[in-house]
Amino acid sequence: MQNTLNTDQSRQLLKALADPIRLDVIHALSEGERCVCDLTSALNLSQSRLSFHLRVLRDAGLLMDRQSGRWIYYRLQPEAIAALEQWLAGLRSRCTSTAAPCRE
Amino acid sequence: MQNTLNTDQSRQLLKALADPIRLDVIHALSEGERCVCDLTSALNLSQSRLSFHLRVLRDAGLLMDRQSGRWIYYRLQPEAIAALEQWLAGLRSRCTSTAAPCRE
DNA sequence: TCAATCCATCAACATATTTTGATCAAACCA
DNA sequence: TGGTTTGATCAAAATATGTTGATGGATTGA
Repeated sequence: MQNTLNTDQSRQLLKALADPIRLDVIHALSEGERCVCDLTSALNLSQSRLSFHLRVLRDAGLLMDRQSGRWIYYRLQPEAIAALEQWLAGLRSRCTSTAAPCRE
Repeated sequence: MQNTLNTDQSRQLLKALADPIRLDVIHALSEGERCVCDLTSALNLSQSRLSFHLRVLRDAGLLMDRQSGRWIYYRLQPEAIAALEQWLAGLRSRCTSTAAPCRE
């Protein structure tokens, strides 16, 4: 995930983060990487349901995965969050100008 | 919009921002407040369609409105974006800890 | 008062996203 | 080899979100 996001990447990140289950996944990974079966029981989700959300998060750039034997380990990419913060800061900086009434 | 968002408020903001039309609205308001009819023609949207998105943005705390005669003027609340940035920074700070393999 | 303008809201429809249960491939072990 | 485990993917169903066109209240000016 590079440092300057385009609008599509940002929207994808925003959408990925705007979901309670996916935030749960992020919290569950905050201590470090975990395999899918571990997350399944930790979050009490069906396998395919979790798999769906993991994909959304990975596609957005928030997670990385790695295979080891039969297991797939997912871990966070906090840089993606940092990049989104920067994008928001840019959006905000362009939005702070003085308000001028349009016409009355 | 207070400075520390709870999870629901943050999700609402994320969802509100994850839409191209709503980002267009934000950009259209970046120079200052505008009335709905002005936005309608500037963004080339039907009145009810724009009204729907304005509501989503307002409910999330990103916009304020004010009435003046027949017109309703909308303006940005950049503090809402700032608050979201802070919330993301908090999320990220809790997520940067060292990864520990779960088991192999 | 009457007609016109502005804009929110509503119901019906359209589209997008999520969930479920099933299937499949890969890796592993007996 | 054959059976088991892990996890991705798929189609169908369920749910959520967005769009459209119509209606109605508020404000204004004639």
